[in-house]
Amino acid sequence: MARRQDDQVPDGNAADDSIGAATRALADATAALTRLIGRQVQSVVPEVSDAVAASLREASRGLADASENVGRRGGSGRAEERRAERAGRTRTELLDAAARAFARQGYEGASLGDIAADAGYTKGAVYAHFGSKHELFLEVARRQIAAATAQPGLPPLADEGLEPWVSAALHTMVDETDLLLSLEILSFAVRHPEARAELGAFYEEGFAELAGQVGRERHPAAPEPDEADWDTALAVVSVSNIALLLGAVTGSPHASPEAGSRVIARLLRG
Amino acid sequence: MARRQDDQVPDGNAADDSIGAATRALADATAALTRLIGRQVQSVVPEVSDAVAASLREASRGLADASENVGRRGGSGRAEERRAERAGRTRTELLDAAARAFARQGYEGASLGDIAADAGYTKGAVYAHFGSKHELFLEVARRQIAAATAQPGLPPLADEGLEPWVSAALHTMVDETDLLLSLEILSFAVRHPEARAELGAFYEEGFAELAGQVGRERHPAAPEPDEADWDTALAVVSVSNIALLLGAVTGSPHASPEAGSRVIARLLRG
DNA sequence: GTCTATACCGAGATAGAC
DNA sequence: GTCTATCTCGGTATAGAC
Repeated sequence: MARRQDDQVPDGNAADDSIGAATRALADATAALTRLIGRQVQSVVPEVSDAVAASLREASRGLADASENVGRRGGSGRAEERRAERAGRTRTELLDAAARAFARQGYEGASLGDIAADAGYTKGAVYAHFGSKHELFLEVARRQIAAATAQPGLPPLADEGLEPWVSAALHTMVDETDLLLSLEILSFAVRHPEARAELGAFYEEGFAELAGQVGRERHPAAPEPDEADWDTALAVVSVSNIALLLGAVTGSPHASPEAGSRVIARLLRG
Repeated sequence: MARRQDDQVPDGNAADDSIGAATRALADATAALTRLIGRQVQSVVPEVSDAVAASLREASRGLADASENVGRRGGSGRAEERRAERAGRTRTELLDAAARAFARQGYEGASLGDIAADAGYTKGAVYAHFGSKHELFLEVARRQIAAATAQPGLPPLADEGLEPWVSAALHTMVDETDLLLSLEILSFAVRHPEARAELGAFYEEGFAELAGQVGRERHPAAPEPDEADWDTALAVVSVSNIALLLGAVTGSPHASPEAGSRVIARLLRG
């Protein structure tokens, strides 16, 4: 990494930040390119793409180091912050890549090497952050369920009527990859009894949350969800997870997010 | 393996049949035992269980040969029939084992060796009947979708009111393994574009069949399914596939076949 | 049509340099 | 914390005996 000296503007906070930003940008670009390369070119001309990926990775690391050095000069507290931030960044990059891979190829079909490369790293980085493939998947699953519970679809808006509710539900159904991941997590939980307890608790939380929202939506006076509300919640979850995928496979216009939204709206009305 | 001579009663049809029956019974027992052994004992004392399985397999083959010899004496036409019958039998045994394995371990997780052993054969038999793992899975998928379309759940009874309908729907939801397989097939279809067209057509057929039944159920006068009927069918499929699994994972009584049946009944009523 | 043996490869995981 | 190198194992698929 030539130019490292040039980048070390002495103690300038603005320059410091801009180096950090550039580092992150380059890291992102590297990851994105590695992704593209890995998917489309590698099978044709592996040597070339590997070389490109490697040199890009090197450049990215170089900049990161420079950034860290600058940070360290500003005080050890800030340096630790940076390091922690970087570590967390790597972690989430790996988790993002893992989520994509598990969704698109399934738990057994996804390889740690591909996941790492997709994020712009190698297997070593994976094992530095997660103990095993199993653990990595569980972490992905936790994040996914938590996100699904907190995000639109099972949304924290209970008192604004039917339409926004349904449209929010529709939004959970737009991403094919997310749905594949959800199914993979559900299957994983069924297949691995030792993981069932933990993941089941997560699911139950989200499910109860949803049932509660349905209850508040349908009879605001008595907010406790009754049996019909629980049944409705079950249907909402089921349709949300299946509708789009069935549509993608059949090509039928009758299996679509819109169709899913309509049934859900009907259940909330009835 | 001894006594083969004694079993060859000359040209007696009754004896002939009984040998055939015994052969099939032994083959079944062999398969069942191999299954048990493979799952529970093999990890502990592999040599012993392997020996037992091998000798049983040998005995089974011996009886099968004897049965074939008897058949051949009765005329070459009948012998071919037997052979074809046996080949078909092996095929379905392999398909059954494959369905179990794909359901319990996923497409990538299931190994052809395990599948073959589970059916009481070795990998060679698999490749004699199916060209590849991919092909084997597609065959399993075709059978499964066809069965789901023809069987209770999407049943051929349209005019007998709501309750038998729903109870029939409940029956599709009782087998955890079947549901895992269904999800695996759906995911497979989404992930493998080249298989999507064929499997999608199968799915669409079943989906249309179900929508038609809903249409006839709700307005017998005008049997064509309207939009609401298609929506209902979508919900039925979704809930059927998700409810039990979600229940198995969460342990919640609110995600159960009964709950699923209730929502479905509500949709058919409303 | 089935089995045994084997080629071949890619996976998960570990060790050690930096 | 990350990378490279390596170990070890198990997978799919094939070849050839019977």
